[in-house]
Amino acid sequence: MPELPEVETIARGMDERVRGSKIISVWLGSKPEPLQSTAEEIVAALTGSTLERIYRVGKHIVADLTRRDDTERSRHPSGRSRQPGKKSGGNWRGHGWHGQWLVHLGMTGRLVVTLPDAPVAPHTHAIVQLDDRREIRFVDPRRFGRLAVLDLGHGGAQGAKNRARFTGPGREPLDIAPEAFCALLHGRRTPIKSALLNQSLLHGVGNIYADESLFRAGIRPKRQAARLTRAELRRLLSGLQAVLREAIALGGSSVSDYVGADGEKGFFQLQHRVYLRTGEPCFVCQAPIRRIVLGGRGTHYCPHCQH
DNA sequence: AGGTTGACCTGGACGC
DNA sequence: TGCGTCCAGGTCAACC
Repeated sequence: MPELPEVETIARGMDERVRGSKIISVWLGSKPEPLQSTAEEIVAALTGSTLERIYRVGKHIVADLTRRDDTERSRHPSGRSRQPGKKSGGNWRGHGWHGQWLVHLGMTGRLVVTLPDAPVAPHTHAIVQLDDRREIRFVDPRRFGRLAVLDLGHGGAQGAKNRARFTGPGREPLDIAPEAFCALLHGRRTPIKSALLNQSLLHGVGNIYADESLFRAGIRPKRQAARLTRAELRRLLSGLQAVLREAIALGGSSVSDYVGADGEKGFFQLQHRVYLRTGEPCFVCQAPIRRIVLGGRGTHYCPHCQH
């Protein structure tokens, strides 16, 4: 499912539902193919931690984790905390251990919040039990999704030598300024669509929104990025940002699966102008939408409106 | 180093 | 009903 608007929708839904909950235990099924963490690291980082905030970075869902504790406990996550401690004030910069839980949904990943008695769906690879009995389940038939954790070390007064928080592989498309966008693409000989999909340049853009933004900008997907004029690049960025914002407002695109922590669908698929519309008439000029393969991805455009 | 291709997976839609 | 083919929201490692 997930490109930027879908991931944003899911992250917001998760934040509403489970922010502030504490993780009691973690079950990992048939190896969730860690992105950069072992199963042991994931279990150690999550168990006993509080979900402070859940948000999106690129196509990743990020949960900030804290564990108010002593170093002792973080080395032995199964041990009991010795201090009654103060109330959790949600102060992520405060004392204690800090970490992050990263979820990448791949093509078919889903995060579901349920009660423990709900039947476990096929292809459930992780179950995270919360202190209020609910569970976060990670379901992913195609297994392209990834789970990872980051150990940010211990905060507190000096909070020194902490590892950096996750900022994603590239620039954030909704924030980037036109000049920076032009600089990013400068000299790239790859087709503009491939550049849009390159997560180390911009992160969050996937196949749907690459095609849709190129349509809005009137640019053919296989044009070399380096050959686009400044005006075209500016048009492309504003088209991209517009399409992403509209999609977020509609809860993302539900093409064959659903989105959202409770399974509600997004509606942006009704706004697609080229994606998956091969042979259907362009809404602007009636010419049949064309499909080509670019960089191994199905690519849709209007041969009349896009140059 | 930048760019391209195939591999990784499962499931649904379609044609015969 | 069943089987083969193609297609799918995404990355990576391996090549040129």
